Amino acid sequence: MNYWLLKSEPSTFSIDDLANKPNQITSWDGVRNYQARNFMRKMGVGDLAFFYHSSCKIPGIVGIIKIIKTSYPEELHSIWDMVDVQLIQKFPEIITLEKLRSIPELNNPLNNMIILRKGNRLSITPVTKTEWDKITKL
DNA sequence: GCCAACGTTGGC
DNA sequence: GCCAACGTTGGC
Repeated sequence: MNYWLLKSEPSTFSIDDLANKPNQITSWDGVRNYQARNFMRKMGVGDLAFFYHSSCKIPGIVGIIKIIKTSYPEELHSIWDMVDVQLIQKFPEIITLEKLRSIPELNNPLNNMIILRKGNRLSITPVTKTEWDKITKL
């Protein structure tokens, strides 16, 4: 059982778009970064992930999704993969990036959350159980 | 819209 | 295999 964080630009695909899908399921495609793809390949059915809105007015975590199908090619012979995810919960309010930055446990200089690191651009990152528990309690 | 940070490309 | 140039990301 592993935890992840998946970024999406809400202008492209938001948590509300997911909520409106049949069974609240979607294929998470469009990842064009090898490191992110390799993380995707490590996902297992039942893994949980934060849904993160990036490049928008208020960036932050907006809900929780579950991996329901492990990675498979976007098309026949494609080098890029996708996974299928299902909405578990949309948070009543966004956990903003600003809020995340204000939590000391997530900003330990020796072991801070990847999403909070300077220059981070990865669209898929692992989340530790400690980070997960801390954030879900907010 | 700016720009720092980073990944990718491609000539050599 | 190096590295400059370029493109993209994403917070601000």
